Amino acid sequence: MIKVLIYEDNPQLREGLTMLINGSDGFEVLSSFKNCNNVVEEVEAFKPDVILMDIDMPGVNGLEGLKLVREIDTTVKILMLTVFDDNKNVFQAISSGANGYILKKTPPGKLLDYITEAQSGGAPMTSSIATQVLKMFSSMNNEKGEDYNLSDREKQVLQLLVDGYSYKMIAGEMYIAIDTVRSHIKKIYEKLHVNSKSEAVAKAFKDRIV
Amino acid sequence: MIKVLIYEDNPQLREGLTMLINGSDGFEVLSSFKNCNNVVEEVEAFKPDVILMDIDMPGVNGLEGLKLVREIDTTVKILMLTVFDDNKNVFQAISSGANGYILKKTPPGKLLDYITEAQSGGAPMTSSIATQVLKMFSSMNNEKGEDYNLSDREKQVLQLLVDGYSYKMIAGEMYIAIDTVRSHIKKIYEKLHVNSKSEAVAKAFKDRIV
DNA sequence: ATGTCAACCGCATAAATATGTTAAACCCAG
DNA sequence: CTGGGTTTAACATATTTATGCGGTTGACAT
Repeated sequence: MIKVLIYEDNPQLREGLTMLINGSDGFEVLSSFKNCNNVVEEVEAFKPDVILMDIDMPGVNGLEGLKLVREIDTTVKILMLTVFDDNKNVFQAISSGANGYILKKTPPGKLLDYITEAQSGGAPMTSSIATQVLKMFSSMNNEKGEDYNLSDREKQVLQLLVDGYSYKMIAGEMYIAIDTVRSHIKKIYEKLHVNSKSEAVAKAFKDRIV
Repeated sequence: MIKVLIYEDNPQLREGLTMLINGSDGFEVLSSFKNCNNVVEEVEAFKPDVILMDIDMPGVNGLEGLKLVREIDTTVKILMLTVFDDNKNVFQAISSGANGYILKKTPPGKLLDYITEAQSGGAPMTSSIATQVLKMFSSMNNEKGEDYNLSDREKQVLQLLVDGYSYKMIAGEMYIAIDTVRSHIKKIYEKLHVNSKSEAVAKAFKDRIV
Protein backbone atom coordinates (compact mmCIF):
# COMPACT_ATOMS: atom_id res chain seq x y z
CA MET A 1 0.00 0.00 0.00
CA ILE A 2 1.57 3.27 -1.16
CA LYS A 3 0.62 6.15 1.13
CA VAL A 4 0.14 9.44 -0.70
CA LEU A 5 -0.19 13.05 0.40
CA ILE A 6 -1.60 15.62 -2.03
CA TYR A 7 -0.93 19.36 -2.25
CA GLU A 8 -3.07 21.08 -4.86
CA ASP A 9 -5.01 24.32 -4.66
CA ASN A 10 -7.63 23.56 -7.28
CA PRO A 11 -10.51 21.79 -5.41
CA GLN A 12 -11.76 19.86 -8.46
CA LEU A 13 -8.36 18.52 -9.31
CA ARG A 14 -7.62 17.77 -5.68
CA GLU A 15 -10.82 15.76 -5.37
CA GLY A 16 -10.25 14.08 -8.71
CA LEU A 17 -6.76 12.98 -7.77
CA THR A 18 -7.92 11.74 -4.39
CA MET A 19 -10.71 9.66 -5.91
CA LEU A 20 -8.51 8.27 -8.63
CA ILE A 21 -5.80 7.19 -6.22
CA ASN A 22 -8.08 5.94 -3.47
CA GLY A 23 -10.06 3.98 -6.03
CA SER A 24 -7.01 2.06 -7.16
CA ASP A 25 -5.68 -1.05 -5.50
CA GLY A 26 -2.46 -0.57 -3.61
CA PHE A 27 -2.82 3.18 -3.19
CA GLU A 28 -4.13 5.27 -0.34
CA VAL A 29 -4.48 9.03 0.00
CA LEU A 30 -3.72 9.93 3.62
CA SER A 31 -4.93 13.51 3.22
CA SER A 32 -4.87 16.44 0.85
CA PHE A 33 -4.21 20.14 1.33
CA LYS A 34 -4.69 23.32 -0.66
CA ASN A 35 -1.32 24.84 0.23
CA CYS A 36 1.99 24.14 1.93
CA ASN A 37 1.54 26.47 4.87
CA ASN A 38 1.93 23.61 7.36
CA VAL A 39 3.70 21.14 5.15
CA VAL A 40 6.40 20.26 7.67
CA GLU A 41 3.97 19.33 10.43
CA GLU A 42 1.74 17.45 8.01
CA VAL A 43 4.51 15.36 6.55
CA GLU A 44 5.82 14.54 10.01
CA ALA A 45 2.35 13.54 11.16
CA PHE A 46 1.29 11.43 8.18
CA LYS A 47 4.64 9.97 7.11
CA PRO A 48 3.64 9.43 3.47
CA ASP A 49 5.60 7.40 0.92
CA VAL A 50 4.92 9.78 -1.93
CA ILE A 51 3.89 13.44 -2.08
CA LEU A 52 2.13 14.94 -5.09
CA MET A 53 3.04 18.60 -5.06
CA ASP A 54 1.52 21.26 -7.28
CA ILE A 55 3.93 24.04 -8.21
CA ASP A 56 1.57 26.98 -8.43
CA MET A 57 -0.26 27.43 -5.17
CA PRO A 58 -1.20 30.49 -3.14
CA GLY A 59 0.63 30.88 0.17
CA VAL A 60 3.72 28.71 0.38
CA ASN A 61 4.12 27.40 -3.15
CA GLY A 62 5.28 23.98 -4.28
CA LEU A 63 8.94 24.80 -4.75
CA GLU A 64 9.19 26.30 -1.28
CA GLY A 65 7.22 23.39 0.10
CA LEU A 66 9.63 20.99 -1.57
CA LYS A 67 12.60 22.65 0.12
CA LEU A 68 10.86 22.68 3.50
CA VAL A 69 10.10 18.99 3.30
CA ARG A 70 13.63 18.13 2.19
CA GLU A 71 15.01 19.85 5.27
CA ILE A 72 13.27 17.36 7.53
CA ASP A 73 12.95 14.30 5.28
CA THR A 74 15.28 13.28 2.51
CA THR A 75 13.69 9.95 1.72
CA VAL A 76 10.02 10.66 1.02
CA LYS A 77 9.41 10.72 -2.73
CA ILE A 78 8.15 14.00 -4.10
CA LEU A 79 6.49 14.30 -7.49
CA MET A 80 6.06 17.83 -8.79
CA LEU A 81 2.90 18.58 -10.73
CA THR A 82 2.62 21.47 -13.14
CA VAL A 83 0.71 22.76 -16.12
CA PHE A 84 3.72 24.17 -17.92
CA ASP A 85 7.05 22.62 -18.70
CA ASP A 86 8.69 25.84 -17.64
CA ASN A 87 12.43 25.71 -17.81
CA LYS A 88 13.14 27.74 -14.71
CA ASN A 89 10.84 25.75 -12.46
CA VAL A 90 12.12 22.43 -13.68
CA PHE A 91 15.65 23.42 -12.90
CA GLN A 92 14.70 24.74 -9.47
CA ALA A 93 12.72 21.65 -8.61
CA ILE A 94 15.27 19.07 -9.56
CA SER A 95 18.11 20.89 -7.88
CA SER A 96 16.01 21.05 -4.73
CA GLY A 97 15.61 17.31 -4.72
CA ALA A 98 12.34 16.52 -6.45
CA ASN A 99 12.05 12.90 -7.53
CA GLY A 100 9.98 13.51 -10.59
CA TYR A 101 8.31 16.21 -12.55
CA ILE A 102 5.12 15.54 -14.43
CA LEU A 103 2.57 17.56 -16.35
CA LYS A 104 -1.02 17.75 -15.13
CA LYS A 105 -2.30 16.65 -18.50
CA THR A 106 -0.81 13.22 -17.80
CA PRO A 107 -3.53 10.60 -18.27
CA PRO A 108 -4.79 8.99 -15.02
CA GLY A 109 -3.41 5.56 -15.77
CA LYS A 110 0.05 6.94 -16.35
CA LEU A 111 -0.13 8.90 -13.13
CA LEU A 112 -0.50 5.76 -11.06
CA ASP A 113 2.46 4.25 -12.91
CA TYR A 114 4.49 7.34 -12.11
CA ILE A 115 3.64 7.15 -8.42
CA THR A 116 4.67 3.52 -8.30
CA GLU A 117 7.82 4.30 -10.18
CA ALA A 118 8.73 7.11 -7.79
CA GLN A 119 8.03 4.95 -4.77
CA SER A 120 10.44 2.31 -6.02
CA GLY A 121 13.27 4.75 -6.53
CA GLY A 122 12.71 5.81 -10.12
CA ALA A 123 12.51 9.33 -11.45
CA PRO A 124 9.36 9.62 -13.54
CA MET A 125 9.25 12.49 -15.95
CA THR A 126 6.92 13.48 -18.71
CA SER A 127 8.95 13.18 -21.89
CA SER A 128 8.73 16.89 -22.62
CA ILE A 129 10.28 17.51 -19.22
CA ALA A 130 12.98 14.96 -19.86
CA THR A 131 13.80 16.77 -23.08
CA GLN A 132 14.20 20.00 -21.15
CA VAL A 133 16.47 18.37 -18.63
CA LEU A 134 18.70 16.96 -21.34
CA LYS A 135 18.80 20.31 -23.10
CA MET A 136 19.87 22.04 -19.92
CA PHE A 137 22.59 19.52 -19.44
CA SER A 138 24.04 19.76 -22.87
CA SER A 139 23.85 23.53 -22.91
CA MET A 140 25.74 23.60 -19.66
CA ASN A 141 28.65 21.76 -21.13
CA ASN A 142 28.69 22.81 -24.73
CA GLU A 143 28.75 26.55 -24.31
CA LYS A 144 32.44 26.79 -24.00
CA GLY A 145 32.23 30.32 -25.34
CA GLU A 146 34.58 31.76 -27.91
CA ASP A 147 38.13 30.68 -28.22
CA TYR A 148 40.16 33.70 -27.30
CA ASN A 149 43.28 31.89 -28.53
CA LEU A 150 45.46 32.81 -25.63
CA SER A 151 49.02 31.62 -25.97
CA ASP A 152 50.33 28.99 -23.57
CA ARG A 153 52.12 31.53 -21.48
CA GLU A 154 49.07 33.75 -21.34
CA LYS A 155 46.85 30.90 -20.21
CA GLN A 156 49.34 30.17 -17.48
CA VAL A 157 49.29 33.77 -16.28
CA LEU A 158 45.50 33.85 -16.35
CA GLN A 159 45.36 30.67 -14.34
CA LEU A 160 47.55 32.22 -11.66
CA LEU A 161 45.43 35.36 -11.64
CA VAL A 162 42.37 33.20 -11.09
CA ASP A 163 44.17 31.51 -8.21
CA GLY A 164 44.59 34.88 -6.56
CA TYR A 165 48.25 35.57 -7.31
CA SER A 166 49.54 39.13 -7.47
CA TYR A 167 51.84 40.28 -10.27
CA LYS A 168 54.83 39.90 -7.99
CA MET A 169 53.87 36.35 -7.07
CA ILE A 170 53.28 35.42 -10.69
CA ALA A 171 56.69 36.75 -11.61
CA GLY A 172 58.20 34.61 -8.85
CA GLU A 173 56.22 31.55 -9.83
CA MET A 174 57.10 31.81 -13.51
CA TYR A 175 60.69 33.01 -13.12
CA ILE A 176 60.17 36.13 -15.19
CA ALA A 177 60.31 39.86 -14.48
CA ILE A 178 57.26 41.65 -13.15
CA ASP A 179 57.26 43.83 -16.23
CA THR A 180 56.93 40.75 -18.34
CA VAL A 181 53.93 39.76 -16.31
CA ARG A 182 52.46 43.16 -17.08
CA SER A 183 53.04 42.61 -20.78
CA HIS A 184 51.28 39.27 -20.70
CA ILE A 185 48.36 40.63 -18.75
CA LYS A 186 47.92 43.54 -21.07
CA LYS A 187 47.77 41.10 -23.96
CA ILE A 188 45.27 38.97 -22.11
CA TYR A 189 43.04 41.96 -21.47
CA GLU A 190 43.10 42.83 -25.16
CA LYS A 191 42.14 39.31 -26.15
CA LEU A 192 39.39 38.99 -23.57
CA HIS A 193 38.14 42.55 -24.12
CA VAL A 194 38.36 43.49 -20.46
CA ASN A 195 40.37 46.00 -18.50
CA SER A 196 40.79 44.76 -14.99
CA LYS A 197 42.02 41.73 -13.19
CA SER A 198 38.70 40.86 -11.67
CA GLU A 199 36.89 41.10 -15.00
CA ALA A 200 39.44 38.73 -16.47
CA VAL A 201 38.92 36.33 -13.61
CA ALA A 202 35.15 36.51 -13.98
CA LYS A 203 35.41 35.87 -17.70
CA ALA A 204 37.73 32.96 -17.11
CA PHE A 205 35.07 31.34 -14.95
CA LYS A 206 32.14 32.18 -17.17
CA ASP A 207 33.74 30.95 -20.37
CA ARG A 208 35.39 28.00 -18.65
CA ILE A 209 38.86 29.00 -19.74
CA VAL A 210 39.98 27.62 -16.40
CA MET B 1 6.86 5.15 -41.13
CA ILE B 2 9.76 5.71 -38.75
CA LYS B 3 13.07 4.88 -40.38
CA VAL B 4 15.59 3.32 -38.02
CA LEU B 5 19.32 2.63 -38.21
CA ILE B 6 20.89 0.18 -35.74
CA TYR B 7 24.44 0.06 -34.39
CA GLU B 8 25.05 -2.99 -32.23
CA ASP B 9 27.99 -5.38 -32.17
CA ASN B 10 26.22 -8.42 -30.75
CA PRO B 11 24.82 -10.31 -33.81
CA GLN B 12 21.96 -11.95 -31.89
CA LEU B 13 20.77 -8.71 -30.41
CA ARG B 14 21.20 -6.91 -33.72
CA GLU B 15 19.06 -9.47 -35.50
CA GLY B 16 16.52 -9.50 -32.70
CA LEU B 17 16.13 -5.75 -32.75
CA THR B 18 15.83 -5.71 -36.52
CA MET B 19 13.13 -8.37 -36.52
CA LEU B 20 11.21 -6.74 -33.71
CA ILE B 21 11.20 -3.34 -35.36
CA ASN B 22 10.60 -4.53 -38.90
CA GLY B 23 7.78 -6.72 -37.69
CA SER B 24 5.93 -3.78 -36.21
CA ASP B 25 3.61 -1.49 -38.11
CA GLY B 26 4.97 1.97 -38.71
CA PHE B 27 8.61 1.03 -38.26
CA GLU B 28 11.31 0.15 -40.74
CA VAL B 29 14.95 -0.78 -40.19
CA LEU B 30 16.96 0.73 -43.03
CA SER B 31 20.10 -1.18 -42.14
CA SER B 32 22.18 -2.30 -39.19
CA PHE B 33 25.90 -2.23 -38.47
CA LYS B 34 28.26 -3.79 -35.99
CA ASN B 35 30.32 -0.67 -35.35
CA CYS B 36 30.52 3.06 -36.09
CA ASN B 37 33.57 2.97 -38.31
CA ASN B 38 31.64 4.52 -41.21
CA VAL B 39 28.82 6.06 -39.28
CA VAL B 40 29.01 9.45 -40.98
CA GLU B 41 28.72 8.06 -44.49
CA GLU B 42 25.97 5.66 -43.45
CA VAL B 43 23.83 8.29 -41.79
CA GLU B 44 24.24 10.58 -44.76
CA ALA B 45 23.27 7.80 -47.15
CA PHE B 46 20.26 6.40 -45.27
CA LYS B 47 18.91 9.56 -43.65
CA PRO B 48 17.20 7.74 -40.76
CA ASP B 49 14.71 9.29 -38.34
CA VAL B 50 16.06 7.45 -35.34
CA ILE B 51 19.36 5.75 -34.57
CA LEU B 52 19.71 3.01 -31.97
CA MET B 53 23.28 3.20 -30.78
CA ASP B 54 24.97 0.70 -28.54
CA ILE B 55 27.59 2.20 -26.23
CA ASP B 56 30.07 -0.64 -26.00
CA MET B 57 31.29 -1.57 -29.43
CA PRO B 58 34.70 -2.50 -30.77
CA GLY B 59 36.25 0.04 -33.13
CA VAL B 60 34.58 3.41 -32.96
CA ASN B 61 32.31 3.09 -29.92
CA GLY B 62 28.85 4.52 -29.42
CA LEU B 63 29.86 7.70 -27.64
CA GLU B 64 32.35 8.59 -30.34
CA GLY B 65 29.80 7.63 -32.98
CA LEU B 66 27.27 9.92 -31.32
CA LYS B 67 29.64 12.87 -31.53
CA LEU B 68 30.53 12.13 -35.13
CA VAL B 69 26.88 12.03 -36.16
CA ARG B 70 26.08 15.23 -34.27
CA GLU B 71 28.77 17.04 -36.23
CA ILE B 72 26.91 16.45 -39.46
CA ASP B 73 23.31 16.13 -38.30
CA THR B 74 21.75 17.77 -35.30
CA THR B 75 18.18 16.67 -35.94
CA VAL B 76 18.29 12.90 -36.23
CA LYS B 77 17.16 11.30 -32.98
CA ILE B 78 19.73 9.13 -31.28
CA LEU B 79 18.84 6.61 -28.60
CA MET B 80 21.73 5.21 -26.63
CA LEU B 81 21.56 1.55 -25.62
CA THR B 82 23.52 0.14 -22.77
CA VAL B 83 23.68 -2.72 -20.30
CA PHE B 84 24.80 -0.61 -17.36
CA ASP B 85 23.39 2.61 -16.02
CA ASP B 86 26.90 3.84 -15.64
CA ASN B 87 27.13 7.37 -14.37
CA LYS B 88 30.06 8.49 -16.47
CA ASN B 89 28.63 7.27 -19.76
CA VAL B 90 25.23 8.77 -19.11
CA PHE B 91 26.79 12.13 -18.48
CA GLN B 92 28.97 11.89 -21.56
CA ALA B 93 26.10 10.84 -23.77
CA ILE B 94 23.65 13.49 -22.78
CA SER B 95 26.19 16.27 -22.96
CA SER B 96 27.05 15.09 -26.45
CA GLY B 97 23.45 15.42 -27.54
CA ALA B 98 21.84 12.02 -27.17
CA ASN B 99 18.05 12.13 -27.22
CA GLY B 100 17.51 9.25 -24.87
CA TYR B 101 19.29 6.63 -22.91
CA ILE B 102 17.77 3.23 -22.34
CA LEU B 103 18.86 -0.06 -20.86
CA LYS B 104 19.03 -3.16 -23.01
CA LYS B 105 16.85 -5.07 -20.60
CA THR B 106 13.96 -2.82 -21.66
CA PRO B 107 11.05 -5.03 -22.76
CA PRO B 108 10.39 -5.07 -26.54
CA GLY B 109 7.03 -3.32 -26.29
CA LYS B 110 8.54 -0.45 -24.36
CA LEU B 111 11.35 -0.13 -26.85
CA LEU B 112 8.93 0.66 -29.68
CA ASP B 113 7.27 3.25 -27.47
CA TYR B 114 10.63 4.81 -26.76
CA ILE B 115 11.48 5.01 -30.45
CA THR B 116 8.18 6.70 -31.19
CA GLU B 117 8.68 9.03 -28.29
CA ALA B 118 12.16 10.02 -29.46
CA GLN B 119 10.94 10.54 -33.00
CA SER B 120 8.31 13.00 -31.81
CA GLY B 121 10.76 15.09 -29.84
CA GLY B 122 10.66 13.40 -26.46
CA ALA B 123 13.56 12.19 -24.40
CA PRO B 124 12.89 8.62 -23.38
CA MET B 125 14.87 7.33 -20.45
CA THR B 126 14.72 4.25 -18.36
CA SER B 127 13.69 5.38 -14.92
CA SER B 128 16.96 4.29 -13.35
CA ILE B 129 18.73 6.52 -15.83
CA ALA B 130 16.41 9.40 -15.07
CA THR B 131 17.24 9.02 -11.40
CA GLN B 132 20.91 9.28 -12.22
CA VAL B 133 20.37 12.39 -14.25
CA LEU B 134 18.46 14.07 -11.45
CA LYS B 135 21.10 13.09 -8.94
CA MET B 136 23.81 14.59 -11.07
CA PHE B 137 21.87 17.77 -11.33
CA SER B 138 21.20 18.20 -7.69
CA SER B 139 24.73 17.31 -6.69
CA MET B 140 25.98 19.95 -9.08
CA ASN B 141 23.98 22.66 -7.43
CA ASN B 142 23.81 21.70 -3.80
CA GLU B 143 27.49 21.85 -3.08
CA LYS B 144 27.39 25.53 -2.41
CA GLY B 145 30.04 25.35 0.26
CA GLU B 146 29.90 27.41 3.40
CA ASP B 147 27.49 30.20 4.02
CA TYR B 148 29.54 33.30 4.57
CA ASN B 149 26.45 35.13 5.79
CA LEU B 150 27.05 38.30 3.89
CA SER B 151 24.51 41.02 4.56
CA ASP B 152 22.16 42.09 1.79
CA ARG B 153 24.20 45.14 1.02
CA GLU B 154 27.43 43.15 0.98
CA LYS B 155 25.97 40.63 -1.44
CA GLN B 156 24.94 43.49 -3.68
CA VAL B 157 28.45 44.95 -3.64
CA LEU B 158 29.98 41.55 -4.34
CA GLN B 159 27.63 41.05 -7.26
CA LEU B 160 28.75 44.34 -8.76
CA LEU B 161 32.40 43.45 -8.22
CA VAL B 162 31.77 40.21 -10.08
CA ASP B 163 30.21 42.21 -12.89
CA GLY B 164 33.43 44.14 -13.23
CA TYR B 165 32.48 47.40 -11.54
CA SER B 166 35.13 49.63 -9.97
CA TYR B 167 34.62 51.15 -6.52
CA LYS B 168 33.63 54.41 -8.13
CA MET B 169 31.04 52.74 -10.36
CA ILE B 170 29.61 50.80 -7.45
CA ALA B 171 29.26 53.99 -5.45
CA GLY B 172 27.38 55.54 -8.36
CA GLU B 173 25.21 52.50 -8.88
CA MET B 174 24.28 52.20 -5.22
CA TYR B 175 24.05 55.92 -4.43
CA ILE B 176 26.55 55.76 -1.60
CA ALA B 177 29.98 57.28 -1.02
CA ILE B 178 33.04 55.52 -2.30
CA ASP B 179 34.33 55.25 1.24
CA THR B 180 31.24 53.29 2.15
CA VAL B 181 31.99 50.96 -0.71
CA ARG B 182 35.42 50.48 0.77
CA SER B 183 33.90 49.67 4.15
CA HIS B 184 31.61 47.07 2.65
CA ILE B 185 34.40 45.51 0.67
CA LYS B 186 36.67 45.30 3.64
CA LYS B 187 33.93 43.49 5.50
CA ILE B 188 33.39 41.16 2.57
CA TYR B 189 37.08 40.31 2.45
CA GLU B 190 37.02 39.47 6.15
CA LYS B 191 34.05 37.21 5.74
CA LEU B 192 35.39 35.44 2.66
CA HIS B 193 38.94 35.27 4.05
CA VAL B 194 40.48 36.91 1.00
CA ASN B 195 42.39 40.10 0.42
CA SER B 196 41.88 41.20 -3.11
CA LYS B 197 39.07 41.92 -5.48
CA SER B 198 39.91 39.15 -7.88
CA GLU B 199 40.12 36.57 -5.12
CA ALA B 200 36.69 37.62 -3.95
CA VAL B 201 35.36 37.31 -7.49
CA ALA B 202 36.91 33.87 -7.88
CA LYS B 203 35.43 32.73 -4.58
CA ALA B 204 32.05 34.09 -5.57
CA PHE B 205 32.11 31.89 -8.64
CA LYS B 206 33.52 28.81 -6.96
CA ASP B 207 31.11 28.87 -4.05
CA ARG B 208 28.21 29.98 -6.21
CA ILE B 209 27.53 33.04 -4.10
CA VAL B 210 26.53 34.67 -7.35
C1' DA C 1 19.07 51.54 28.74
C1' DT C 2 22.40 49.29 26.82
C1' DG C 3 24.78 46.58 23.67
C1' DT C 4 25.21 44.84 19.13
C1' DC C 5 25.25 45.26 14.32
C1' DA C 6 24.31 46.91 9.71
C1' DA C 7 24.94 50.74 6.96
C1' DC C 8 26.74 54.91 6.29
C1' DC C 9 30.88 58.36 5.71
C1' DG C 10 35.73 60.62 6.03
C1' DC C 11 40.93 60.94 5.83
C1' DA C 12 45.43 59.12 5.09
C1' DT C 13 48.95 56.20 3.16
C1' DA C 14 51.11 52.30 0.99
C1' DA C 15 50.72 48.92 -2.35
C1' DA C 16 49.02 47.08 -6.51
C1' DT C 17 47.30 47.64 -10.92
C1' DA C 18 46.45 49.78 -15.62
C1' DT C 19 48.25 52.09 -19.55
C1' DG C 20 51.67 53.80 -22.66
C1' DT C 21 55.85 53.34 -25.27
C1' DT C 22 59.79 50.85 -26.75
C1' DA C 23 62.60 46.96 -28.07
C1' DA C 24 65.46 42.58 -28.20
C1' DA C 25 65.26 37.52 -29.12
C1' DC C 26 63.06 33.75 -30.97
C1' DC C 27 60.31 30.64 -34.03
C1' DC C 28 57.48 29.64 -37.84
C1' DA C 29 55.16 30.08 -42.35
C1' DG C 30 54.86 32.07 -46.77
C1' DC D 1 64.38 36.18 -45.76
C1' DT D 2 60.68 38.77 -44.25
C1' DG D 3 56.59 39.52 -41.69
C1' DG D 4 53.92 37.92 -37.77
C1' DG D 5 53.34 36.17 -33.36
C1' DT D 6 55.28 35.01 -28.77
C1' DT D 7 58.13 35.84 -25.02
C1' DT D 8 60.97 38.52 -22.70
C1' DA D 9 62.09 43.18 -20.47
C1' DA D 10 62.53 48.24 -19.04
C1' DC D 11 60.72 52.87 -17.84
C1' DA D 12 57.21 56.18 -16.69
C1' DT D 13 52.82 57.70 -14.87
C1' DA D 14 48.01 57.76 -13.50
C1' DT D 15 44.50 55.35 -11.29
C1' DT D 16 42.67 51.91 -8.37
C1' DT D 17 42.81 49.16 -4.59
C1' DA D 18 43.98 47.70 0.24
C1' DT D 19 44.42 48.92 4.86
C1' DG D 20 44.56 51.61 8.83
C1' DC D 21 42.13 54.65 11.84
C1' DG D 22 38.22 57.18 13.17
C1' DG D 23 33.11 58.44 13.42
C1' DT D 24 27.30 58.83 13.24
C1' DT D 25 22.85 56.82 12.76
C1' DG D 26 19.01 53.67 13.29
C1' DA D 27 17.04 49.17 14.19
C1' DC D 28 16.48 45.45 17.20
C1' DA D 29 17.11 42.38 21.24
C1' DT D 30 18.32 41.58 26.08
